[in-house]
Amino acid sequence: MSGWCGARPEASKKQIMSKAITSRAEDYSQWYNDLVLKGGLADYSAVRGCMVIKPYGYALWENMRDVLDRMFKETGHVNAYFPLFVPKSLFEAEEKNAEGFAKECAVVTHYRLKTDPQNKGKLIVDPEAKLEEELVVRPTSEAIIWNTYKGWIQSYRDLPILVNQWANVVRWEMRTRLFLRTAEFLWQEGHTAHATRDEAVAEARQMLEVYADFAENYMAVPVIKGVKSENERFAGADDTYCIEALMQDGKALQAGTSHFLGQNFAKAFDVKFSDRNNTLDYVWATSWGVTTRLIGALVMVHSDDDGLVLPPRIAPLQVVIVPIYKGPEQKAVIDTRVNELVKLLKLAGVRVKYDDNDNARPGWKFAEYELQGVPVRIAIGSRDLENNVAEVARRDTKEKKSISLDGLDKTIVSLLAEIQENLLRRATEFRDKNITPVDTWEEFVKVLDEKGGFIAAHWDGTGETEEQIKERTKATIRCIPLENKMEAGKCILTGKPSTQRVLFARAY
RNA sequence: CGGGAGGUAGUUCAGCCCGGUUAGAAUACCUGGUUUGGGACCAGGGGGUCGCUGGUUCGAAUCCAGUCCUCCCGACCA
Repeated sequence: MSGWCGARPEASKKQIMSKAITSRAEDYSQWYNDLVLKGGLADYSAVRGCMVIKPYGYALWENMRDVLDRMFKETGHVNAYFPLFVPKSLFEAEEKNAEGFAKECAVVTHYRLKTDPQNKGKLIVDPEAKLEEELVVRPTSEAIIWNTYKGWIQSYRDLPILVNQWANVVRWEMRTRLFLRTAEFLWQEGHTAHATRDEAVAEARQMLEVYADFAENYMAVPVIKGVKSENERFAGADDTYCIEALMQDGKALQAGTSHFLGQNFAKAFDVKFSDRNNTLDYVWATSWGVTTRLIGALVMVHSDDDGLVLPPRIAPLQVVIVPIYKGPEQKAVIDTRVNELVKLLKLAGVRVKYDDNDNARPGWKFAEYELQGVPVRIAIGSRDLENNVAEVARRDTKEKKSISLDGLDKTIVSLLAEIQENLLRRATEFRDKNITPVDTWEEFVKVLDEKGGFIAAHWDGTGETEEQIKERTKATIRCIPLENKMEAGKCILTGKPSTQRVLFARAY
């Protein structure tokens, strides 16, 4: 158990959290980077735009992955794995999809290196080893998967296919940002095939619900479910559903997407099936995914200037116990008492660590675990034992209380639940305070610049207007909320009639 | 690809404008001791091709040219 938390003994607190949360972009970036780097989640990689996920960060991802994986299986999906390399001819089959991703593809052109005759000890790409057909490193897997599905589907009896894969993908973005936009990232991508349009739409909507459920009930990140405007739609989709979250600096973040792909990929890869009446039709498709970006969202929604704040349900470590003692005799007494507590907590399914490392002093440990966002800290000293209590500190409010050792395991379990709830409540209040309805262009610009957050405004429904608003203000339509209230209004830019408000924001 | 900032000890940085002892600080690391309820203290110690290449100079971390890399902002995007 020791070591996996990625403690960094070299970092002093001042060195770490020099910047406070602020809406000023550069400071907020610094704050975010500090949290991710010093909180022990990730490092910058030697490879441009890629990240190294440290053990602590990976444990967090694993927890998120486990929960999601269970949810996918509960909704009837199975896992599979498809190749990393996509032959260019397959990749280009679905035109819109190919076009959309073309600008950011890493491409394998050769299969061999050789020693450089001009430069001893160095290697060059062997020009003799050029591939006949280039291989695209998958930016997403629709192409290779639909090429495979073609061989799997003949009859309605073969449908639906409900497959998910956990994988890495590569998108050569111009500008990268740890977790939020890295050249390589980890994700899951679900790819389903259906006999009817309705069934596929229902699948896409269902998975959106799964994502929203996960975001809110596990990550404690409130999200708005919606559908993307045509401009923001996934390349190759007929409809893109999304969940949108709000960060503490007032910028929005797309936290997950679920696409109704219509018959676009089936047509591109010629995937037809015979229905009950023996008529041939193209298969209906969906795809849906969430990525390691969720970790970035988690950081930016909950954390504070003392470090990460992780919701208990996915925190790699939920409880840390720090002994306070003078000499081995006191330590031995504390050990006995703590070991009982640890056993009970583990029985209750709590991820707990007893940090009795004698090399670090209590104060150092307190600060370190706060930096890592561990939801609950228990300190037990001889003084406490005399009174049959322990000092329990919660990360979300920084509140400290002496609590009886009798039944402490049960107290902790309910405290964890309370912290989980509190984080969601806090984030939801913040989010709701930052959804501002506006009716005029002047107001729109003002709110965007001074307050940020989501702006609920009328829009005439055209791509041109959306484009213009984006050019002038950098704000995009994050989504048209599902179950939106219909109301007549006028587009904030053009004054043309509109039937509902949509959510604008500046976004990551 | 455009704009900005930067690359000096494991880390964060000072020194550079105005060239000149053995290149500094904090922190981290090692040894010994005292400590342990919020990032301990004392004493001692180790650690650097100052991003790289070239130039100017008696002398370059410092000036000049080139080059590579990183971060931030913008365009692109999950």
